[in-house]
Amino acid sequence: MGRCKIEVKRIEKSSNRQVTFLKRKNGILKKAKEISVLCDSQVSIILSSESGKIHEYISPSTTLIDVLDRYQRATRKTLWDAELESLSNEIDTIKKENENMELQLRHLKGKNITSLNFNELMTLEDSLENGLTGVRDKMKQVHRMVKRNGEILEEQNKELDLFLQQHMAVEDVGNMHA
Amino acid sequence: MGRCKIEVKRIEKSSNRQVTFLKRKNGILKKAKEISVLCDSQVSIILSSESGKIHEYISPSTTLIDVLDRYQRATRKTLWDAELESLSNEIDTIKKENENMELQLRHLKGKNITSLNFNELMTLEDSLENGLTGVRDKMKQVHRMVKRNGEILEEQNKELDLFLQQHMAVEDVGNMHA
DNA sequence: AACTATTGATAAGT
DNA sequence: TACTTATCAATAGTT
Repeated sequence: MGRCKIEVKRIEKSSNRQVTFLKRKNGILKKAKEISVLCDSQVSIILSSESGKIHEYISPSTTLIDVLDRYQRATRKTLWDAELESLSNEIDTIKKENENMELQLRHLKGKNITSLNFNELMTLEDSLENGLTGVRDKMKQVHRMVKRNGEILEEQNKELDLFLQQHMAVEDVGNMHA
Repeated sequence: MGRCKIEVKRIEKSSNRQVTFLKRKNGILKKAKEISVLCDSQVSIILSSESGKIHEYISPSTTLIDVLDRYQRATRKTLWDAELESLSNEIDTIKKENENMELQLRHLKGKNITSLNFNELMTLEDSLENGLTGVRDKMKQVHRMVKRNGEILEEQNKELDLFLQQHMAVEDVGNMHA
């Protein structure tokens, strides 16, 4: 169907491939709608184009999950076992990370250190000392900043006082002249 | 396409409906194969006929699970049951815990503390001091134990020496009598 | 299940 | 990119 017959193999020219995908995708989705209406059948079509975009048709009388459930029962294949397992593995991995970090935290808080050997204790001590240094530096910094802000504020207050005194003095003078 | 145009609505006559289903099903599956080859796209089609029989096409470069994965990601719909969703939620929760702990760890190592206020810094300092105290106590303890073990060892060595001296003395006596 | 008149889809051109 | 059209493909009704 078309100006000439084409061989069924990958269309090399990217632009042509895209155009053909759009046309045929529409064609298939239309056919899917038609068969579902004409023959009262459940249809699920999922197409993904090269760009990764998803195009789908699910017949209105059903849902994708229903279709897949039927599929699983009919084919005796399990679809989401693999999925479940991969998630489960992910959880295991993260939980291990979690436990690791939790232990590190406990160590840094001086707990659960009974099993550590002397070298490990020394490493821990180093880390704590470094942390303490960092925190205390930061505290000094903050303190200096607060103090400086206070000084600036005080300075500003003094200037304001001075200004007010002068201003009020002028006003008094003004008032006196009035 | 056919001897006459037909309206797109359920075919009443069951036999006709079945025949049409077969014909059109084949047509759609063929089209699906063609588009997957011509356009390098992933296709999944599942049809179920009235009788409940399942007909499917999955493009060879992929699996149904892959297609559904992509579908889920693209549409942000979850297909799988509550079980999967709960796992997914669990992952989210743990990941949050993870992030929390990671931040705590960084704080305890004196990093990422720019955003902390003075009170938070004080709390952190406390925690670090406590940790350091705990670790140093433990180190002293270990040190004492090692020292004590050394003393015990020395004691044992002395006893061993004594024993050997006596034993060898006895042996010498024995040898002399032989 | 096979045939074929007819409608439908679409490849290339614009 | 969207429209047109010559041509190929699918299929409805018939046998």
